[in-house]
Amino acid sequence: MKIKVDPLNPFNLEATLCCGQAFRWDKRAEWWYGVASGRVFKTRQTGETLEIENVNINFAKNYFGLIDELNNVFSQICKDPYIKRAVKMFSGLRILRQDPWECLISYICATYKNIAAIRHMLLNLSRRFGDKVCFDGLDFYTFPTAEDLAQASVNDLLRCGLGYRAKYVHETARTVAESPLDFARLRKKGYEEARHELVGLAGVGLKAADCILLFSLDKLQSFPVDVWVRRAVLRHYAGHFSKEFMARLREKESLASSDYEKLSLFGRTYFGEFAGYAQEYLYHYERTMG
DNA sequence: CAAGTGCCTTTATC
DNA sequence: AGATAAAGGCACT
Repeated sequence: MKIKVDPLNPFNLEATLCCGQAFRWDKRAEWWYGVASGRVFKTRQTGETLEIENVNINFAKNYFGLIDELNNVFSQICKDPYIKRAVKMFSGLRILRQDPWECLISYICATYKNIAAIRHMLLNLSRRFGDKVCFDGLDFYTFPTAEDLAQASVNDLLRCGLGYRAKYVHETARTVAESPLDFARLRKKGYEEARHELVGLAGVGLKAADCILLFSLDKLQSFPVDVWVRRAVLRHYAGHFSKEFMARLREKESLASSDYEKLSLFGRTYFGEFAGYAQEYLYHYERTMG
């Protein structure tokens, strides 16, 4: 099935799948293969044509964020030459709408890890606790449900390479299996309230919560601050903060939660209702060009 | 090639 | 409150 992409509302499949928001996509020859919300499907882009196979078109449009009007997003977030450069470089990168449960576990696993390692952990979890699905002669695995992971022991999870995260995944899986989080309800709630409900799940701090809100719960104002975004702020947005604060940020290894809030709130107020898009462009630009 | 560094941080403990 | 340390192990240099 083919979807036409409007050049005035661009889409860049490669950047969208490579920017580190989702961890379960693989390129085999021409096609990207992925598993999302229990479906295995493939996709490729040539110019203004996006091809999808084995998936419903409305699901794909929503999943790839094609519902967002990027020209409107750009007009709102392009506040300075630096973000303009990042946007120009990766124009068409979109915020995916991932499955909230998978996103939750993914970002519990993502703490203090690099992207390659995160992919490795999530593949291990899916192989061991998900269901095998064959497609195009290749084997894929659905992401395990809360019930699946609640039944896994901490030792099982350790064998997937989760390290200290194993006990957080174990605990959060049990919590969610016991009284399922109503993600649809969280999606309808405001940013602050939804965030408050996520923080406090085992292994979910402010950063992980902001990622889950942005990548799976339609909170496009969420502005997650990781080491790369922190670097981008230090290099290009220092003028928006006091000298003392910037000096502290430079010398400290880790971010105190009050410091995190300061940076994240800056992003939300400075870039506005689509701050999450700004964050993702800055993040990707800093990682690949910095 | 070995060893060191860094990683989309959170939590426990002062 | 606010600072500090500890926590897998993989990938990259």
